[in-house]
Amino acid sequence: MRRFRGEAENKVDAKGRVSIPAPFRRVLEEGDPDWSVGVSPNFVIVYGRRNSKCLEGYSLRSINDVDNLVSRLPRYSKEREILERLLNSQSIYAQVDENGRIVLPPKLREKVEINSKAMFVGMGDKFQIWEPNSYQEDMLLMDQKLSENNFEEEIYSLLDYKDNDPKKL
Amino acid sequence: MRRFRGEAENKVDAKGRVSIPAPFRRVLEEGDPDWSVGVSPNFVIVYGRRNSKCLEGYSLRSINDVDNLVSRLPRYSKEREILERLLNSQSIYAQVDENGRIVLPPKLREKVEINSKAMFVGMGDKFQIWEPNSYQEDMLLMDQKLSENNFEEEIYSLLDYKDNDPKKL
DNA sequence: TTGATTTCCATAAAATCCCATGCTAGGTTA
DNA sequence: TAACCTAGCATGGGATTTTATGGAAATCAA
Repeated sequence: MRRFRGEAENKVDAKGRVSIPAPFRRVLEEGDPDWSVGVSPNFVIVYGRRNSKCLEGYSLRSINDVDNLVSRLPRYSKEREILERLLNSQSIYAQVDENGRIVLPPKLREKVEINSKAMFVGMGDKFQIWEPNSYQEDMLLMDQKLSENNFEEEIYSLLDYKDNDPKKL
Repeated sequence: MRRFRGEAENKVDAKGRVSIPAPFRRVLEEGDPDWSVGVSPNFVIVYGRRNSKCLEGYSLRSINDVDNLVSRLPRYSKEREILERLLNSQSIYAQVDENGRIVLPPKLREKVEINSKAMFVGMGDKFQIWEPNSYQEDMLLMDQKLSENNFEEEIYSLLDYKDNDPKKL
């Protein structure tokens, strides 16, 4: 299955319309069970992330994976209800139109301070939508962290599994 | 499984098109589950490597291995999101055309300062794309390091595993 | 009815496809 | 063995399609 890869900065017009990068559309199409050629795929935008100023787009298939994880928590448990708030309450269905665009509702735009431009960032099974400057800041922060000590090596070393067992975080 | 071996310097034209060395194409074909004779293989170019002025090409199979390792880290963990940034956000799908070429988008060319020539360098399960002069510099640096003390011997000695146990780095 | 939203059409730039050429290495044939 | 053939390769140029984006018309909602 194809993954969300790459970055793209697109314009947001006065009506809140913005193009979804074409490669992302291909992934959304693959990830929508009801999609077929000539139809526009549906997907989900989550705006509940707290510690980062971005929206997150999920194909129907991947949001389903996440929802299934939540469903495994005990019904009515505090934890489950919080997760449902963050992932379900704070999210909307979106539909790509025939020009490859979506409309970002004002509420979502305000949430992440998007005005006239939006940066789309592929993250594998989801993608993020940032105000371009916020994204740049966030990248700088990450760069700094990575240069400190041996953080970069440490990060990559997380991929060195021994005995097929992931390192504990 | 065939590996990326050897070096080749090819021209980059005004449109950013450049031929993938034929032996590399064979490896990419083997590494694309959907490939068959007459079809052009897909693969992935990662441009997120910090501290090195090169792009990295992975067959679908090898990038998939990497992605699977990342997917085993906890969803939404800081570590996973950093790795997704480095490996997914900073990468693109590329498709070899029927003449054996790909298009290097301007952003990637700028990143590694590639202008009219590109050097392809086999690295086993991936290959690198360099601006030829940068590559030469990098090689010189490596040569210097290797001639200091007994660095070359030391390096090769890392291959002496005892009891199937890699030496500690 | 008036503001907001959705649908439809238009366009320029960019990405992709298609065809053509010169070259080289291998193999084939006289 | 020498001349020839052929297939694959690296590269160039033009035609075509897709993308991103702007604006107008149509529909909806308060």
